[in-house]
Amino acid sequence: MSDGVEWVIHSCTVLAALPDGQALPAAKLAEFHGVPPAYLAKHLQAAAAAGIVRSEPGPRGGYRLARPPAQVNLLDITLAVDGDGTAFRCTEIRQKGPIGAPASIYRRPCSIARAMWRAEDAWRAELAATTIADLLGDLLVSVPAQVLQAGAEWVRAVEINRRRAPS
Amino acid sequence: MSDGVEWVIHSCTVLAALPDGQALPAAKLAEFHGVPPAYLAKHLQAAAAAGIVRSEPGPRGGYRLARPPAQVNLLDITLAVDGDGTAFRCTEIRQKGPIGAPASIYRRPCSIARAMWRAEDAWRAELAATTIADLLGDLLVSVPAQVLQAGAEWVRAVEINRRRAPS
DNA sequence: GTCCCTATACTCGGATAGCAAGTGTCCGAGTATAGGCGG
DNA sequence: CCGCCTATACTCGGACACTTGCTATCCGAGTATAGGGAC
Repeated sequence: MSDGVEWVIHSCTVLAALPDGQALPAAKLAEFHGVPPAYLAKHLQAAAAAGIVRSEPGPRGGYRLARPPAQVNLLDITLAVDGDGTAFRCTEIRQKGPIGAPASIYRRPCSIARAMWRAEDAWRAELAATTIADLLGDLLVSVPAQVLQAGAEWVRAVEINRRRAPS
Repeated sequence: MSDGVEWVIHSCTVLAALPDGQALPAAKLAEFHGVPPAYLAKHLQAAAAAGIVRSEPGPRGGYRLARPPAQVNLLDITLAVDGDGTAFRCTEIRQKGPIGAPASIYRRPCSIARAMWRAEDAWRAELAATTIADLLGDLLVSVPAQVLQAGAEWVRAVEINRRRAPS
């Protein structure tokens, strides 16, 4: 699994905690998390293409959540960043080899593929059960108040600098 | 996920269907499935190291299941072939950046990692619920009798050739 | 004083190199067998 | 005829290239703003 998944989830959590109407550029999100700016931007583009975040160009622009935090779950983000293909790919080797039978013989996917996909469905269901709102709620009670306040202050400072004249 | 996972699962199913006491070389398993022999051998080695299959050298040697089919599940095979590491790797980015707090502040893994790992646990549980014996049972009712018989005949022919004098 | 225009700086978006892990392959070490030889 | 020995061929096991996809980066297109000038 790509590291970008973790970064985008963290970024979405930060975006959900922003004051209403505020956007945050990819560069600032990268600075906040201590990750490569250009690479995080690439993954945020994927999230934007999937309709998870909304991007706005120009000064005062940046990224913001496209939907309420309770409407964005971890499955959406994971599929957007890592691709929506299944991890297990059935290559239909039952059709190959000396006694391989043509596809017309079989009415259903082979038992192996069905079992693997069933496991992936369980994984997806568990991911879909957790939303950004849930994560934000957990953070508010598990992270020390001092750290939360420092984060809020940092966001405030970013916004103030953005409002300042470019001179 | 590596293609080798699919190959080894198929191979284990074939090994489970073998007459009692018979072993099958990696080259024959590869021929049966129409996959690269040397590469399948590499993955079978991993399965052998994990105690899923047992290898025997020399003529009349080959691979056989190390345990009864009901005692081998898909999770065992997947972890053996693809590695037992988690797909999601938490890089602890909450400790990085301008307001990153040291690890001593936090008493538990971050909510994001916990959610991702919970999903992986669900995936593992579902995989562990399916055994090679289950797959074999499914095959016996879903695969046409003619194909099953052709497969059994092919295995018989391999064994006969192995008993023949090397001349 | 008010409105408009222009220059600016900042933002995202896609196109471009670098690298690591998976993919695929090969040859050498070890062993049970088959045949030949001696008793 | 029986038992032992040797040569053989077959097996796995680990070490060696190659390719695809992920990692990381940069520069160009587009836009809201800020300031200056004209009315």
